[in-house]
Amino acid sequence: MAQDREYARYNAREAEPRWRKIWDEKKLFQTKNDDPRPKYYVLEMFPYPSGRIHMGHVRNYAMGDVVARYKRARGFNVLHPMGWDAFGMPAENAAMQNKTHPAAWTYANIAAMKAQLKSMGLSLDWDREIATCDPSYYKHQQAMFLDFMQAGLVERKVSKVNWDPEDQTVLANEQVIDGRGWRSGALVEQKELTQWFMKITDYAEELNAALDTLDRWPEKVRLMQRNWIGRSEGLMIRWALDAATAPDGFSELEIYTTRPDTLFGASFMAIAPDHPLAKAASRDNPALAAFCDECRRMGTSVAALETAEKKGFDTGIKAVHPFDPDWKVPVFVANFILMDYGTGAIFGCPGGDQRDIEFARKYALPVIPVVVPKDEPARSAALKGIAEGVPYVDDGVMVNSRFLDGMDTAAAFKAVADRLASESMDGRPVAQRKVNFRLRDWGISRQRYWGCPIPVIHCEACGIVPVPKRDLPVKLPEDVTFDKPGNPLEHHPTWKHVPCPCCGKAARRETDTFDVFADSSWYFARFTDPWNEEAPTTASAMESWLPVNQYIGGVEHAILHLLYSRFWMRAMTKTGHANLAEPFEGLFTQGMVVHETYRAPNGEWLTPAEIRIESGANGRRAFRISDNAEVTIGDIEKMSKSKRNVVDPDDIIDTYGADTARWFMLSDSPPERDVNWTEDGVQGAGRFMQRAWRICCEVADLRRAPVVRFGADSTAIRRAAHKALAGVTEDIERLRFNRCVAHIYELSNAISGVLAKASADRPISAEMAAALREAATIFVQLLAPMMPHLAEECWKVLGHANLVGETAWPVLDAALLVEETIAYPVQVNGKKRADVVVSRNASEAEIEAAALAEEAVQRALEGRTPKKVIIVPLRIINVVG
RNA sequence: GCCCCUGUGGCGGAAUUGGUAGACGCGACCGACUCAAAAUCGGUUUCCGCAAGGAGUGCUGGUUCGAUUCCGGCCAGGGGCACCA
Repeated sequence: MAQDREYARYNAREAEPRWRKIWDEKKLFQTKNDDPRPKYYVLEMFPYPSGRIHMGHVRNYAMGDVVARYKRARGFNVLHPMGWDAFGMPAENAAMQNKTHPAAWTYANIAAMKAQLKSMGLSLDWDREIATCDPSYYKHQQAMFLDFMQAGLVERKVSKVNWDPEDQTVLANEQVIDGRGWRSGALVEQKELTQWFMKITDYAEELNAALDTLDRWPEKVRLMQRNWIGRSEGLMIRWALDAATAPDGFSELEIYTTRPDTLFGASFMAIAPDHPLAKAASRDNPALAAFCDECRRMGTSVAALETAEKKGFDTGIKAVHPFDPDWKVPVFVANFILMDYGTGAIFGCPGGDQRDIEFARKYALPVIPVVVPKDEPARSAALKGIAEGVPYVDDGVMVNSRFLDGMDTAAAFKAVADRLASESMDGRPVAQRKVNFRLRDWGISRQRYWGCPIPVIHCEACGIVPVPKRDLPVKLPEDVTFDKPGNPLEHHPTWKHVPCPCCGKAARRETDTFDVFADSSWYFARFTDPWNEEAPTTASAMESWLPVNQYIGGVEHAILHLLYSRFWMRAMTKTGHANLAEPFEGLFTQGMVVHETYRAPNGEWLTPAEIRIESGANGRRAFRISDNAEVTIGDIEKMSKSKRNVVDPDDIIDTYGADTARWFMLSDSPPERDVNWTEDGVQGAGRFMQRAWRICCEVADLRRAPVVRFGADSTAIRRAAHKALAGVTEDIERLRFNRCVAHIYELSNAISGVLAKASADRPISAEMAAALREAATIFVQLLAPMMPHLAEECWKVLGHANLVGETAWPVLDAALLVEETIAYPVQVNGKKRADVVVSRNASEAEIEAAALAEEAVQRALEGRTPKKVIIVPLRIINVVG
């Protein structure tokens, strides 16, 4: 600055560990459950311990940490814990490849990642750390499972699974690629297996309805869950079967429809190949049996399903129209009907459904328009479309529908529902209203080793026997081998052999383990009291901490993890482990970290560390450092190992410091969008760090003197500080970190502008020094949630004895934000022509006069008299003329 | 195919929710300091135009004194679902 003093550069590498040590020693981030202050629970989705953190973690945890530190400064008792989603397949794969034990691999990874997270300077309460693979955690999961069983929330049933015959294992849908196992490459089979299920469908209605209450969730996530749950309102309708054509024992066919209004457009019935009626009809119809078999086989390949054409087979059976005993409709078996939705049977109305019209045209069935738009020309267009194979699927008005003609869709729905409900067949109503869901029960069985054992025992005499709670946890055996395909628990020589807890006879343990989504469905609850050895949760801790006030993570968990957690919370409540339905009050889904890709002349991908960028007026070019070969700069994509466009957080923290990495992550893009990691951007963040440090050093050197009154210039600086304070406060609350950064930059520009103008012959006045000191103090406090280490260093240099991390958020002087004069833009007919400055309390007449007095305004009016003048207070003046 | 979101300078983005479009940052260019470079500091930077001025928020129409913002149609990019009756 003016005084020509040189300030030492801020050395993040030296300072950061020093401040972390002080935070640790002062136990700044340890949270007590009996703290009387209001609580705030901020949580980021815990990581899978893959071994290294990646930039996505840095972004996610930086955001959570800003919230945690800010809320602490606002006087909240903040819970900000961290743990490990530690079960799962990668550990088993590593075991197979490297001959390491999954547990050893996992715990080594946890140690490495914990050290990395610590180097970020996150304000986490590590005393509450949990790992889901630890028996001290999964023991409670097993106990809850037993309670869920007793409460009727668990079921065993046969279901179809993707079976890899070579690896002898069940595959998740996403592990099946083009009909083959992702590891073995073997053709995947559909196999029926008895599996454990959580009855999430018991809560389908509630999980759907409660989405309306989650007003601090992204609309997108709520919509995705709503679609996933797939609630629909319809009618179950029983159709009598023509006795002459129906197999023995079948007198009716019950179908589900959401469009009972289209009943008079019915031209066929379609049933699933697995429908009991189809099976019965197949018995003496080999061709039909063959068709059903073919459909089942088709189902094995996901890819085939997507492109499969609609196929059917006429069973010869006729169904009788519910409103007309003389109207008979053929019953087809069709490959696009799913047995496990509704009743596995439908009536087809080709005029109003894409699939039905394709089917009807293929099998030359009648196509009768029954719903059409009310008015022309849309009506004619719809009729023409139907004739040409394009159904009209929207609401409209009824035609060709006897007593429904002229009604709208909703009225027709109601008329059909009411009439059929009042008619009876064999003593029961012909139809009843029914709400259906797309959501299926949650299959939790996995035939794997590295997961939480499902705590039950199979006894030939007693059946399925829960493991007594005193025998929990059911621990995984340590001596396992991975040299054979299949489930190591199944192969283990002794583990599964146990006496039956009921009768004492030889019995066998369940060898399935939990889906890892179960582990992450309640970890946030465990954090509230991870020390309780007797029970999963402690009522008082649950009561005071939950729900999580702000949950932050990736959108990829929008459906499964978040839906399962919502279900699990309800199940915990039903079994007395909790007392609330919704675990996450606020949810934020952050965007990904993306990076440019680079390709060597031979086509191989290069990492950012291997290349050098040259940029000038004629664009950017990249070269390989090793041999100066020119490198192709490719698209900006999600950081991934395969494209090698990854930047290692360790490297960044080593060169620039954690604060710089955090700052850049927060500064460049709105948090919900993807952020493009660039070397220039990080350097800019690093420059700002030095600039902030210099500002504080310079202000610290200014003389101190008591000041009573501030003049215009010093008030302007104070105003800038309080404006930034107001802006940052509002924007942190709304998680708009990129805007916080902009406010902080503006304040730093204001401060350094004053410092730069000063010189030996124009020294900074005492009053300005005081204003700058106030501004710098606020500046550091605003910085503290984002660049916590630097802020401590600056705080110290400004002369504070305590830590900024334990300092209350600055108090806003709202009076400073009110300016005495208002600069109004003046528009003429909507185009800006001039600016006028008027006193804050000028009357409308005065403002108008000032505006019309402007020469530019008169010129734009070209001699016309203004018709009216619109004055929006504090905003704008528009002269209409 | 259905549903949803997004579209603003060379780039990331901002705009108090209908009121000065381009805050703030990056990059680029010019200048200062330096023997020089780096670092730092100052300035310029939507486009056309010497200027006055004009155009401008994917395209197109509309509502309004006034539209990036609201409404209709289209185009482009991204995401979700996958025959759910």
